[in-house]
Amino acid sequence: MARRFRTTGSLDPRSESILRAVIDEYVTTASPVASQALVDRYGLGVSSATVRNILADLEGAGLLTHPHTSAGRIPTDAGYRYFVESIADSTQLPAVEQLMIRHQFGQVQHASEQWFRLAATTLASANRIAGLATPAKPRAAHVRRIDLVSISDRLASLIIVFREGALRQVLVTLSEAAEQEALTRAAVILDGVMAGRTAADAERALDRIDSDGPIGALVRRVGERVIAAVRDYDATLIEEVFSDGLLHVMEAPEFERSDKLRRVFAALENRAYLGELLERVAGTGSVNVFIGAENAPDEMRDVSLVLAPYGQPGNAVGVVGVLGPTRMAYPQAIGTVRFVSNLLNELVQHLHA
Amino acid sequence: MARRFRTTGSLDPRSESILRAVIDEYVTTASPVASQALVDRYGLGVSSATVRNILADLEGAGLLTHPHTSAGRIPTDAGYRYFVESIADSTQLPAVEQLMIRHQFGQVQHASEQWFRLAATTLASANRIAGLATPAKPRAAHVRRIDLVSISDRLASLIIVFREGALRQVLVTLSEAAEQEALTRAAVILDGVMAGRTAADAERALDRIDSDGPIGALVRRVGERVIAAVRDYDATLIEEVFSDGLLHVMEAPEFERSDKLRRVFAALENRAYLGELLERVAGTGSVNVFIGAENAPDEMRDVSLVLAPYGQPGNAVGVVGVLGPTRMAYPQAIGTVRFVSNLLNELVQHLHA
DNA sequence: CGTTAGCACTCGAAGCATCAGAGTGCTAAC
DNA sequence: GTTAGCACTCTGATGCTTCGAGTGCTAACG
Repeated sequence: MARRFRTTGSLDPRSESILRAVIDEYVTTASPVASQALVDRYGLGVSSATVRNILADLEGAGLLTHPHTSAGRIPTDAGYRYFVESIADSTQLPAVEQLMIRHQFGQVQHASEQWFRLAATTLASANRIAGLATPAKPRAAHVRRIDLVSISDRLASLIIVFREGALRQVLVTLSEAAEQEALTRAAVILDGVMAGRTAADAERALDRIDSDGPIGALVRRVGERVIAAVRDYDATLIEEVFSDGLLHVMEAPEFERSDKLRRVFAALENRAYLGELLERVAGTGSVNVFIGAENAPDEMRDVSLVLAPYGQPGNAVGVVGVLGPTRMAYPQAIGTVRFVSNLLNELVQHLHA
Repeated sequence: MARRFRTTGSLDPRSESILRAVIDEYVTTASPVASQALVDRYGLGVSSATVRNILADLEGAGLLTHPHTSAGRIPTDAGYRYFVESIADSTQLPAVEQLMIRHQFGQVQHASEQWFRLAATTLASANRIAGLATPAKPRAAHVRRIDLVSISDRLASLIIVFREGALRQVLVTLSEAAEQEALTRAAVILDGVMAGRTAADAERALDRIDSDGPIGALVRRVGERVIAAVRDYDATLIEEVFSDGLLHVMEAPEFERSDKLRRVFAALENRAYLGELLERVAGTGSVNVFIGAENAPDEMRDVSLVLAPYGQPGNAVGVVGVLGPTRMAYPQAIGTVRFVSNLLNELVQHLHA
C-alpha cells in the first residue's frame, strides 16, 4: 500500500474529513473508532474497506494510532494538532451561548475582582472540563492609592490600591504609638508622593522626602513597607490561579481509575510549568493550544490546555483557558476561550479607559 | 461465648488497648488487621487465639467489623468514635511541631489575610490529608473605613474595610462625572457617618444625612452601595473555603480507583453541608470530630472531618480543620487542629485587642 | 487505479475452574 | 481464662477457553 502522503503538510479532502470523523467520534464515545462505525454514522458513501485503507494511511502519517491490532483507531497528539490547525479560524461561538455568557458577566459587573473567577467558572461549565484563570497582573504595578487604618496603638493596616485594579493589605507594626489622625496624615503624604508610580520610582521619590519629626519617621517606615509590598507584587509571577470544574476532568473515563490525574493536579500545584505557559501565552495575541505530549512535563502528557491572554499587552495581562483530557472538544473549547478572553478585554479596557 | 460488654459505655483496659492496636495498625497499613499481626507487632503477651476472642467481642459491640469471613478486622465508625472519645484529652502536639508551625505563621505575620490560607496548608502538610479553613467572619460586620478611588469620569472603586479585618472592593457607576477630589470628600463624610456601624445602623445614619447638592447626591448614592455591600457580606454564610492537600486524600488507597472521592468533592463544592457544619462547629469552643456516616450526606460516608472554630465567639468566627478518609490518624489530626485554632485565636486577638 | 467483498487472523474481555494462603471460629485441653 | 490445633471459608491469583470486534490482506470488479 502506497502511502499517499508523508508529511502532515496537507491531506486530501476525504482523508481530512475522515480524520475529523474519527476525532469527533472518539471525543464523544471515548473508545476506539471502527471503520464500520464511521461508515454508519457519518454517511461517507464508501465501504468500510475503503475507510480502512484511508485509516491505515492516516496512521502511517502519524495522525492516528490503535491500541492493539484488533481495535479501532484513536487520534494521536499529532492528529489533534492537525485537526486544531485546520479549524483554527472557524470556531465562532453560537450567538445563544455568547448571550448567556455575557449575561453572567453582567451580573457581577460591580466587582471586577470577581471577573476572572467567573471566567474560570464559565469556561468550566460551558465545556464541561476544567476552567482556569489568572487575574490580570502588570510587570511593574503602579500605585494608585495608599490608605492607613489604625488597628491598635502600634498596629495599622496598610492598604495599597494599584492602578491595575488589584488590592493589597498588609499589617504594619509601628515603632511608636500613633493615632488614626497621624496615620491619615502619613497616608496623604505617601499618596501624594507615590500615586502613579512604580516601585522603583516610588523608592526614589521616598528618598527625597523629609523624614524628620514623628510624622516623617512614620512616613518613612510605612513608605518602605509600601515599596516592599509593591516589589513583592511585581515579583509574583502568578498571583493566583483560579480553577473550577476539576471535577469534570475527574469524570473523564480515561482518568477514572488511575493516578494520572493526581499527577496532573500535582503538576498544577507546583506552579513552575504553569508560569512558563502563561509567560508564553501572554506574549501572543490569541488562543494557544497545547496538546498532550506537547506539554513538557511528563505528568501533563494526557491533558491538553487551551489558553488565551487578556488585558493590555503593555499593561496588565492575565490568562484564561481550559484544561481537559487530550480527547476534548477543541472547536468548542477554542471558541469559548476566545470569546471569554475578548469579553474580559472589553471589560478591562472599559475599566482603564 | 459470653459477650463481655454490650454498651459502648466502657471497655476493660485490655480490650481497649487491642482496639487501639487495631486502629493504629489499620490506619498505617490500610488493610484488615489479623490477630497474629497484633500479637507480633504490639507485644500483647497473649496468644492470637485470645486476641481473636477479644476481637470477636469488640465486633459484637459494634466497634469492629470484617469485610469477609477470612479477613482481618477493620474499625467501624463506632470504633473510631470510641477511640476518639477515649483520647480526646491527650492529643498535645509535640513541641517540635508546635515550633515549626509557629515559625511558619511568623513568616506571614504582616498579612492577616493569609493566615487562614496558611492554616489550611499547615494542617494539610502536617497530617498529609486535606486541610480546610474559612476566614473569620462576623454575623453583622462593622464598617471601619470607607475609601473611594476614581477610575474614570463616571466610574469609581469603592473600598470598604471592616473592623473584623476583611476588605471589599466594588465598582460604582456615578450618575454624574466626579473628580477624585469630590470622591474624597464624599468618602470622608461617609466614613464619619458609618465608621464603627453595622449595616442596619449605617442605614439609619445615612437616612439622617443631608443629601442636597452634588456632593450630597454622591454621598447618598455611594452610601447605598456601601450598605448593600455590607448586607451582602453579612448574608454570605461562608465567604470562602480555602482547602489544600486534597491531593493527599486522592492518594489514599481506599479512593484510588473509585468515584467515591469525586462525590465527596462534589459535595464539598455545594456548600450546603459545609455551611451547616461550620454553623455547628462555630457554636462550640473546641475540636469537633465527624466520623464517616456521622456525616449526614451519603457522599461523605467514607470521610471524616476534624474541625475547630477560631476567632471571638461574639465577634468574627472562622473554622479550620482537616478532611480525610475515616481511616485517619485522629490523635495527630485533633492535636494539630486544636493547636492551629488556638494559634489563630492568639493572632486574631492580638489584632482586635 | 481506486473500490469493495470476503476472509483469515489477532487480540482483548469475559467467564470459569483451580489453587494457595490468609485468617477466622470452634473445640478441647491446660 | 487461655491456648493449641484444626476445620472451614473466602479472596485473589493464575491459567484456560470462548467470543466477538475489528483489522489487514487478497482478489475481483468497474
